[in-house]
Amino acid sequence: MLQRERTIVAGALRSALSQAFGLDHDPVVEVPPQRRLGDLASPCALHLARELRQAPRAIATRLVECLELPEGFERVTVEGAGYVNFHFARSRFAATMIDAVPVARSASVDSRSKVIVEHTNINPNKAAHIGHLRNAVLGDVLARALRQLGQTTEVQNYIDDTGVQVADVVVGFLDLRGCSVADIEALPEPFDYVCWDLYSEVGRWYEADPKRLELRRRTLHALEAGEGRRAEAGRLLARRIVARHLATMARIDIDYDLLTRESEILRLDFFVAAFEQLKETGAVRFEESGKNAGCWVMPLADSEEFQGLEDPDKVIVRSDGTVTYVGKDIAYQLWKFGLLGRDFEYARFDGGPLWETAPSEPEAGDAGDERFGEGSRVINVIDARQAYLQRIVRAGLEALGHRDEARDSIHFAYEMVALSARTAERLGFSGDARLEMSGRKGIGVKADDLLDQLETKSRDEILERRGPDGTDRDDEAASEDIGVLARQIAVAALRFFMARATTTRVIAFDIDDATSFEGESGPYLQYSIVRARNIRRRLREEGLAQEVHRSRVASLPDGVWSDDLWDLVLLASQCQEVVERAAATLELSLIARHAVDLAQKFHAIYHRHPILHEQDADLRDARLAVTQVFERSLQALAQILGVPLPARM
RNA sequence: GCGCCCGUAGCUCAGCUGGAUAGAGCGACGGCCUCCGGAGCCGUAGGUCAGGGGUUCGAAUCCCUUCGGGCGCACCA
Repeated sequence: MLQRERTIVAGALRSALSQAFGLDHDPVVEVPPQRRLGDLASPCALHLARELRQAPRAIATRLVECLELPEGFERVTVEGAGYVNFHFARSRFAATMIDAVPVARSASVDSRSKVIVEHTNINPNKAAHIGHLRNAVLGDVLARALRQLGQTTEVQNYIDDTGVQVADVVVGFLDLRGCSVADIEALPEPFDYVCWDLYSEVGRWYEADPKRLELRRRTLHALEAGEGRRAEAGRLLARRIVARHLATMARIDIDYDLLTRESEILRLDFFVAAFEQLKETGAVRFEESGKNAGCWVMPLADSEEFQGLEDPDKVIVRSDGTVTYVGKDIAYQLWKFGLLGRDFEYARFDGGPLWETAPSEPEAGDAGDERFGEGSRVINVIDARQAYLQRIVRAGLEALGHRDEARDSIHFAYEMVALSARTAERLGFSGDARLEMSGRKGIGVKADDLLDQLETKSRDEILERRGPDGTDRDDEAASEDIGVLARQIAVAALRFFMARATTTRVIAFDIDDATSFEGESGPYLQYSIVRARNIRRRLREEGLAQEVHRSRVASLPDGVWSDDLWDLVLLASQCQEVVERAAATLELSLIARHAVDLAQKFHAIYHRHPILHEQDADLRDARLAVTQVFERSLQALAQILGVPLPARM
């Protein structure tokens, strides 16, 4: 909403600048820190003071004289050091907010293009931990934001089912424990927890006798070839673990459009196609000698961003003929853009709505009209430690002459999640400093454990508020399923915790902090909405109108909008630009922060300005209007954040 | 050695393309439920924005530098 007004103000200022000083200047328009100062402001007089050799306030005053007050504004003032501040005609602007869609299709979105978001990508060999949750929440919130902005978006979850990590657990089952494939199949849930322990056990087993690493190598080959008992065990393992990961993510309302499997990339020779292209364009060369003798390498020395590397060449094909991860990833990235000239075959995963890449089977059903890949922009949500590899993938596209696609290959990098000293110590790990999680060492907090803990705590809090028998003040609330509500609160707490952190910062995961339901938290957002809804319910019960109409708001005297009420209206009008900026800069914490700002303002207003007991009809309707605007705005942001909003708490 | 990220209140962190008095949450202390639900609100205390230079009318923000901390720089993913 506010973007339009910003443009209008900028236009008015520009023509005033032209008229008063004969300048062609593009003025900055911002929101002043306090509402009494105004609603939109420009520091352009400060910027131009040097050029015009005049005092900023004098410039500002002159500007205001020449300024034609734009429609919808009540006055313009000069404030502070020389700011030109615009004040809305409040009732009029508030009325436009009543029916406004808080976050609508963005003008900058091309409806024909598709963005591919890849996230989660957990190695299918053990349970998901909280680090994976950060990845999945960021990816999911990004996808939701893009879709809210009208962008066609496809979410892919890459399954590395032929890598070392899977191989290690296969070795654990077959060699360390002497299991058969049938034994693995018969293991009870939680299968991913079993593998969690086994994986770290295998690590120690290798260390005890390094000759055992030969088993890993042999298993890796079997996985890549897709044949034999080891491959069969690997397929079963990956399939069971993926099912568990999907179940974990479903608990926090995260889903996908497509699972892409590395085994299919190998089976369909995607790399062979990519390799042909790389050789043709000279992007890779064969090393006859040196430390990389016998390998195909991609030279990076010419590229600006790879200066200063010890070894300016990246191995793509090893001397034994196998392909490195980067090689496979370049092929996969080409496919995402529709540049490979090959496609997967598709089937439903476990007969559900989710698609996976798979050998087509007669009964499995093919994708029909479903078309995957062929994105115009690809956003890979991968932690910051892999920045180097992501840059090489991009350089690969560049070397193949796909400049646009290289530019549109975006690495959404975020920092890792470590354990806080306090939490690490409580879990029995040595914790003198922040502790990095490690699947190999078995250090970490499992995602499902954290979710269980959050749900238990939610349930306790609900029961505490409702009394020991779980009944509320009335029958409707008593019949509510406390389990459902507890889950909603847990989801809100977790998702908000992950979404509010700036991506460039390492999260020091603290269990107390993460399970807090007070202050800046998901439940705090939920509670604010519950309060807004309660007001309207109470109005209904009292036989009063629970909504105020736009035309009524427009006719209110401007004096009813005290600065604190007005602040919330103005904040609500910024939802669209906040979400657009978040999506453009991949700084999704902006959305979470904005949601908290809104909720904080509303909670404060709630205590200061009663609605039900207000006798003055104008005041009551203004407050009701603010409540409506708040509700709509926070609902829109909560939808993007994936924070569910319960009817009661 | 080269590159990226971080250093703001006791703790965890915001601070938008340089701008108005550096803000939240947690913790501490003190208040507020005969009044729309206290998962809330109001107030108090707490800051050499790591240090030092520079650019500017103006720097937490931009540049240089020093010091701390984290992460990368594989024929592993």
